[in-house]
Amino acid sequence: MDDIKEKLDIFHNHCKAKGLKVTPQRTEIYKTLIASKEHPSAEMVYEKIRQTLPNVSFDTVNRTLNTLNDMGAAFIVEGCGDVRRFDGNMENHQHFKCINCKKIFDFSHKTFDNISVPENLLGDFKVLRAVVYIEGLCKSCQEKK
Amino acid sequence: MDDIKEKLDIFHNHCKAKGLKVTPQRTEIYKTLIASKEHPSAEMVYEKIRQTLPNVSFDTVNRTLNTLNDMGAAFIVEGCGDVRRFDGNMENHQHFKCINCKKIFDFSHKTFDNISVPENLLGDFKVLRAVVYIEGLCKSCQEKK
DNA sequence: TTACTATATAGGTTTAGCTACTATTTTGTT
DNA sequence: AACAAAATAGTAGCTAAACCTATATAGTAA
Ligand SMILES: [Mn+2]
Ligand SMILES: [Mn+2]
Ligand SMILES: [Zn+2]
Ligand SMILES: [Zn+2]
Repeated sequence: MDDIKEKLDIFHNHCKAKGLKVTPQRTEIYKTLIASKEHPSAEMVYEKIRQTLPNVSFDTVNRTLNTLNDMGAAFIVEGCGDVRRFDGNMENHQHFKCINCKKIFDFSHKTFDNISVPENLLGDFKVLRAVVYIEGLCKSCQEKK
Repeated sequence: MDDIKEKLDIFHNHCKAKGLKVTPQRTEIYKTLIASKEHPSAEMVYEKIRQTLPNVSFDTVNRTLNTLNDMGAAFIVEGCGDVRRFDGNMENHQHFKCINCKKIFDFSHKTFDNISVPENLLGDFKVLRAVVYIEGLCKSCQEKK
């Protein structure tokens, strides 16, 4: 998998371009995030990363994840009322969120990728993000009821 | 405005149908919510309602707003990373959320009202809510920069 | 290499937003 | 009027996330 090496290279350049230092913690947190398919919370990343960096602090993990969001190397998954979840996959895709077990599933529906913002909004508002997402119950949570 | 009276009648029947008691607090909280256009937080409703019910507790306001969401008389506004906001307008509409001042603006774009859920999802997932929303900067927040 | 400065980190503390608990009160129904 | 179920007030508790500060590190320039 040279894919990861390439992504790390891009990430490091991205950091430098923004004047952010390339630290082992920052690199490891980014690597952990993009390796995960479960849209982890800060806590989940923290638990994972302690295996390789036992002395890392929770604050560093949390702060760094927010930094990744700010610099555009990751984003905070939309949704409401729960622990903040992060996604390192910047390709166009959508999410299905189970309101019971909180699992987040990726799916891709091209017509949702570039939804057109109403013309009358464009005058007054600067659009930064247009989101489509779906909430409901996943298969195993349906069966439990 | 008999509109409000009618909405309260419907709300009271809705409560009874769900086995929920009609209390002055519950009625007042609902009335406050539907009168507001600002998608208030529990705190905002609490501050407003103390003017008419000085002894109401914050917990009652918060619990009741969640009850309204559960019974389908209101809903929690989608979005992430902020205080929970409530909306008593159950008609189909969408939201623009300013990430700076946190104001939430209603808009209505018919093609967003009933977005079609991908067929391949319908097999495994039970869809409860499909949401479109837009984030960005409102007019006054753009001007400040 | 070394020295320097800006930035990041670890560890701890604090805050915000909400939820849980319990004694008391109120509602809706006989 | 009496009763049982449910709601409320007031308080205490919880958790995610931000903040604080002394120390450590990365990047840069001599
Ligand atoms: Mn994703
Ligand atoms: Mn609305
Ligand atoms: Zn589930
Ligand atoms: Zn604004």
